[in-house]
Amino acid sequence: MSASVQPDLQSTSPFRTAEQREADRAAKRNALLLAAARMFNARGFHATSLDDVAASVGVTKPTIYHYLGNKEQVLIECMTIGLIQLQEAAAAARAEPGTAMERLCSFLRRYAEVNMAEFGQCVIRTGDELLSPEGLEKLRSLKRPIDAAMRSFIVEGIEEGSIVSADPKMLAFTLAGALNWPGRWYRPDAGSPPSEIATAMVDILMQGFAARR
Amino acid sequence: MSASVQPDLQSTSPFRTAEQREADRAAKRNALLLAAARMFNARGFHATSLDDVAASVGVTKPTIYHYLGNKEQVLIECMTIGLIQLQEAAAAARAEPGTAMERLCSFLRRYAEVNMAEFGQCVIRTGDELLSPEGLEKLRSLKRPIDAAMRSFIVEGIEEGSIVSADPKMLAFTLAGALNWPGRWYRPDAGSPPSEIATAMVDILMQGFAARR
DNA sequence: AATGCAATATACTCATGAGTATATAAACTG
DNA sequence: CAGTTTATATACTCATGAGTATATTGCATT
Repeated sequence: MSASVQPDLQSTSPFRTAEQREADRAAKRNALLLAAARMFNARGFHATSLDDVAASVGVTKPTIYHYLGNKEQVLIECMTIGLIQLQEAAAAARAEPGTAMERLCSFLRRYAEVNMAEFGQCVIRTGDELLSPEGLEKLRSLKRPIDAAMRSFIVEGIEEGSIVSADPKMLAFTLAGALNWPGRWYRPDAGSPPSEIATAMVDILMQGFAARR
Repeated sequence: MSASVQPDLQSTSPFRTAEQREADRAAKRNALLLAAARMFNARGFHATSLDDVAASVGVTKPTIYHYLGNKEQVLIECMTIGLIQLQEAAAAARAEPGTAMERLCSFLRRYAEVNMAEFGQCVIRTGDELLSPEGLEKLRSLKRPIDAAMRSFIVEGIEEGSIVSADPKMLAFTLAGALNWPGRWYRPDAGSPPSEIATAMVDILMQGFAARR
């Protein structure tokens, strides 16, 4: 994209190009966000001080303000990353071949997995109460298309006959609720990996718990 | 229980018996807890000050300390009420006639309803992070029998053939997750009443979303 | 070399809110 | 009535933690 005549430096050179510095900066920013997400998940937003987040990365608080603005911004940024991952999951599922039902399942599995990852957990664990009206509105506008995607898979599936006919809104609430919840209890070390949990839960939701005769 | 020879006073008498005073005290305590639960749900635990809770009932902070101890105690007390309601739901369902599957459904519906009520919402919205180790342990011991009850309905149902054969733990997680989630978004005014939401969700979970052919 | 901007630290300010010491009034007990 | 307990208020203390003012270093651009 850039037409600047930067020679292809040996990667060991101590002189960095503008791109490298840019990347550097992004890497630091991301490291701060990841550290913050982990601590928010572990202790909760209010119980996490920016001093602690900074210290866990080996810097001090003003550095966070330099890269990210205020505390709410940090949280919003973390949640935004999680929500973008969910949007990507929806887009990927939409592009798949097969029935709407298959696309829905595929989306749901990925949805559950994202909710068990650091940034996804932030999304799940952050209640609306914690955000300013502006922040809330920003995040709502990121959540809306995800919910819309889920409902559109459902509506398509009902039309095509692969999904049971039910109120799409209530069905979406139920599925989302079930697959959000692991974001509340999942811990990276213990038990089955997220992909297994996701698969098992989606199977249950698909089949229902009533035995078929 | 008391053998004291209190005459049966006219209820309009300004002189209260020990029982009446006791009841009085309990009523005040409950009013404080309800006010606290509402504010915790509306703003989150950390964002709620005991000054505000007290003011919302027309008293001041020391009164709360008089009736309830410290802030964590207030929260734990609220959650305990919710958890006892869930335990009662389990006991009631266990006593019902019919198949294990029917008892499970009945339990689940009530479970969902409790989660949409004030004290139940407190249970759902309070993450483990917010509690001291001791508080956490106390609540865990109240939660355990509820989870155990759900699993026992499931296991019975599988044995009797009315419930689909699946990992009971994973099935319980999935059902609980789905029915916990309304505690996060339900607002008493808007939309359908809790009983309708509960019924609709349990139906969906029972049948699954895959159309039967 | 001079100037400016990027990155980071130290060392503050300031508000909030949990928890408490103490006073007081009413109600109950003997 | 005297003494004690209960219920409640006023008016503190004190820690924490968000956010900021300011200094420092060093690279970058001319």
